[in-house]
Amino acid sequence: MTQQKIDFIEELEWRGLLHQCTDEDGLRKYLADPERAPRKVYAGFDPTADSLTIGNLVPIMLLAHVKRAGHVPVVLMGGGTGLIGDPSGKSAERSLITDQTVEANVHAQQPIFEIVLGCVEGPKHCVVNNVDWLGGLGYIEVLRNIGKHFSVNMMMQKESVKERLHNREQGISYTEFSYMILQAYDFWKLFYDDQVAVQVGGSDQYGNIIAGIDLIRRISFDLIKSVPMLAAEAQAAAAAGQIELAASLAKQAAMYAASPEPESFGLTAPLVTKSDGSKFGKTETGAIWLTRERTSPYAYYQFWLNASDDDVIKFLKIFTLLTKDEVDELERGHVDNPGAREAHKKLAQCATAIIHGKKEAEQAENASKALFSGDIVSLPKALLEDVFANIPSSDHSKADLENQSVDLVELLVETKLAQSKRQAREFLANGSVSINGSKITPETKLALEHLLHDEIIAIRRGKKAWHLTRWN
RNA sequence: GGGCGUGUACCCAAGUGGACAAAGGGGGCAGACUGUAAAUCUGCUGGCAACGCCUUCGGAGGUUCGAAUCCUCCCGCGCCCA
Repeated sequence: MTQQKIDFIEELEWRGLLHQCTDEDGLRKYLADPERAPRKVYAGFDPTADSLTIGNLVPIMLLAHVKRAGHVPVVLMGGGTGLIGDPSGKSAERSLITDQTVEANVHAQQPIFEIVLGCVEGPKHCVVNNVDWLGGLGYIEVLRNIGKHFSVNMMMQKESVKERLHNREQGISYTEFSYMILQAYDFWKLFYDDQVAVQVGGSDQYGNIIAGIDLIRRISFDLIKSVPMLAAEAQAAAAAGQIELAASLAKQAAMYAASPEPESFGLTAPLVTKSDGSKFGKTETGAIWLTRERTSPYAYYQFWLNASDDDVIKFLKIFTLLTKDEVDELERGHVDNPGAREAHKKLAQCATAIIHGKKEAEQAENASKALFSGDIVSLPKALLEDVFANIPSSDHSKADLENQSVDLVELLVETKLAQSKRQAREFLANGSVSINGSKITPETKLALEHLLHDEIIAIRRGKKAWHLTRWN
């Protein structure tokens, strides 16, 4: 079934994904022209790690909407810019990462785009890597052709730079200071070579995006301006009998004269915030990642399920592809009966499905149901294995169970459910620990009778921390 | 280069010779109540073989029966003067 194409800007608007736009009316017109569709829209991603976090998911969703609107999403991997480091939003100079690492990270991140954009209807997306053009750039060339268009005065006005300039503890290196030039050049390059005229990103990217738009305008203006001069030179060369030179100059003049209208657009999504003011995307265990090696589907599902009431509708709009009607209905249900947590469940389900697939999402859902009902005991072995597939586990000796020599305090530390023995004792005293879903006291001794399916004991600390032990 | 400050646990911050593993706040964790939410209340928040022991108040030495606290040197940071 082919879905109705959406209107890009309107879609972003109701989803709360539209923060800034350099020329909203212009962009509307640009995207609406059926003669010239599909248009190309890009977002850049810096390969600073071998995975992406849910912070990066926002621009990815922007690209997904680009695709749904019938345009071509272009993923720009920062294989070149990643070697430099974006100072935006960073309070300290970062140490450079090796080009091998950057390359490996680019490689590792790529599947994420395939997955998310792959499951959306619309024109096929494409992936480019800016090391392909930045890598071969010469220093003199950059200074003459690009650097000339940047005013240092303007660059120093940039918030992220200004902050670092006034901070004596953490200055900014020439390297990071120059980052903006490279990102601007990316936009110019994509605009000129591939007709990519729209860049989207997070609000922290607005300055860099503007710099790109500016550069496009300036270079285009220069090119057009140089046409009469080139033509005159060509004529002069022809008159002097320098046929080859004349031809080459004339060709250049023609090419410049035909260069595209320097019409380019930038659009940003707002920074995602949480109602309680804490940082979005972080939990006690760290950032939430988009690959299962770093954040299991279960943990990912749990993250969304645990969203605060005040955030859940907002997150549904941003991080799922549910329609406005569907979200509105969930919102009504949520207002009427927040205790049912229907909106939370849907959010967790859809958000997990986008990244890890429907099947994993279902598994995560089943696991969540089983774990939080506390009814582990009645689960058949296969389902139990399934439920715990994403949860840390460890192996132990059955003989210790037979003679009841297992020290719970030690076991809690061993399974990382407690950080120290002191803390483990505290948890036991507080009644925070349960075995197979039922609470235990500090006096409880682990014994053979606790084994499920003759080999498994599930330990839970608090509401959310589980560990599976196998005894052989 | 000179002067005056300042550096304490995850963060802020008290402590200026013994009662100091170090007040208070924030954050975090756990418990109760709930809905795996929020708010609220309670407990915990350096470690251990635990009425004791070990490690920790920027670093290295020193004075002392005893140092986060006093002295010397070094390092970091802030403000002022040059």
